[in-house]
Amino acid sequence: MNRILICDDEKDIVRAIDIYLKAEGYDTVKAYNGSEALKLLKDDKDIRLVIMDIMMPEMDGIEALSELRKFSNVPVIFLTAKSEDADKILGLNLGADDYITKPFLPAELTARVRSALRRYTMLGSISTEKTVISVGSISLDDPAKEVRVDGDIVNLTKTEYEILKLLMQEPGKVFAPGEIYTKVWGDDPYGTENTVAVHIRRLREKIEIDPAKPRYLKVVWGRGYKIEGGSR
Amino acid sequence: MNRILICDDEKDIVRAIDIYLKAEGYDTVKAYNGSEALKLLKDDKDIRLVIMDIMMPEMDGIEALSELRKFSNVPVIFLTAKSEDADKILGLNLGADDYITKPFLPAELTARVRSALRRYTMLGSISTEKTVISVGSISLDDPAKEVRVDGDIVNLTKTEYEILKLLMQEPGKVFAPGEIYTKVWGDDPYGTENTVAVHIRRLREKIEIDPAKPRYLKVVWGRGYKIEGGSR
DNA sequence: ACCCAAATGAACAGGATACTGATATGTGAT
DNA sequence: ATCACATATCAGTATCCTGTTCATTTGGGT
Repeated sequence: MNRILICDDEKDIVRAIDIYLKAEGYDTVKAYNGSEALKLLKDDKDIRLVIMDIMMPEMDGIEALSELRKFSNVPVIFLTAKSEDADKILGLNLGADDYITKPFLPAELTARVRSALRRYTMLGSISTEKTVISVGSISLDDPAKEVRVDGDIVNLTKTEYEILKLLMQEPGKVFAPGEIYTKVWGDDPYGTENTVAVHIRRLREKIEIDPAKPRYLKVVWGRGYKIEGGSR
Repeated sequence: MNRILICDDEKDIVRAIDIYLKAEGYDTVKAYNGSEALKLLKDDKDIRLVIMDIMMPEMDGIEALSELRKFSNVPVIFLTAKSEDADKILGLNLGADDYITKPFLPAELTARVRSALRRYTMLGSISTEKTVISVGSISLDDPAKEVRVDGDIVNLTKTEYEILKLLMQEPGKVFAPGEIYTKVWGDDPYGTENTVAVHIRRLREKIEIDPAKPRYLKVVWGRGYKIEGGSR
């Protein structure tokens, strides 16, 4: 989920922005001056964007930004009154990512928010999705398509990999063979019950020490298969 | 050096921007319509920023941007006439990074340019400071366009170089042949699967000791290729 | 303990994918 | 114009993956 921090001393503006963003499906956090915003940002590392007024009591936007940049690269969009050109440029050089002049159109706000979030996640320093899933001593690195068991690389085929990934995304959950088929093959399962079973067996040969007594890839009779951390 | 592409059909504007940017120490490249700009961007991967008008003959800014995004994440700043609000927002959603309304102040232009470049280099894996990427005993010096394996210079062609650079920017990550094609050629992959494979082979002949048993440039069956340091 | 359904194990043939060598086309330099 | 080099295309081969079949074992309900 994309969480956005809104910071302005005028509560009406905060509330308005809050409504626009919530309508677009974003999660929001509110602050009413710079130091409050900083405190929230230090605590909550899941905030992916900051929208902040420049003129605020206690600690203004410029100062807050220069403090913020000491510990985070989170994108910041400044709100400015119409004619503060000097502030605009100053803010941009300090490391703000964008600014919006008040008053603004809702559509412009959401467009800039989308754009800023897109940049942040696309350039990929902090990606939204977890790239490595691990259960017990199995780890799955998705971009590298690499699976390790007890630190050793195991070579899985594409299908085996997809099945393992599916199970590992929700450890403990039982997947019926038909469900696995639909998710992995993207097709209706019809007379293919055994297909999944065969791949499960091959998977076990590769990731289990004793395939007959699986540590991880367990069967639930009449229901399906699941992945489970060996310790529980 | 930061190279910037300026693209507008009004030659006076291009010249004006050119002067501003040269005065700030930037390197510039000029184009007068979208397709010209695209051609330049495909050939010259060192362009770090694009400043482009929305309204242009031949191929307009919006179309050029959507083509561009298929093979590059280079930041784009749009130029717009004063009241084209609809275009503004459309452009931002497509992946533009900023826009400037005409007429604009020189100071505002340079501020936005600095800001866009800062974002691109700070957040990206493609940073200006990290000019040399190395994986295992392969090193790639981008400004010098020089590749060394175990200290010896190897002569790569442009295509080979671009492929290697793409893979080395994210070591371990698997790139599908089609993905490599779009990123390097800047075109849609259609019946070109073998093309990539052949270049991979050429690359291996040059950087691997035994191309049949590659140390670095590995294949992941049914997935694509990746570069990996032999030791990890 | 019995039976049936579900799960496992092994082997095989067809299919898909990647690699290789040869050839044709394009491009820039001399 | 010619040459050298880079690039694209093609066909053949090797390799690996996949889904099937069939026999066997395991588990649970009665």
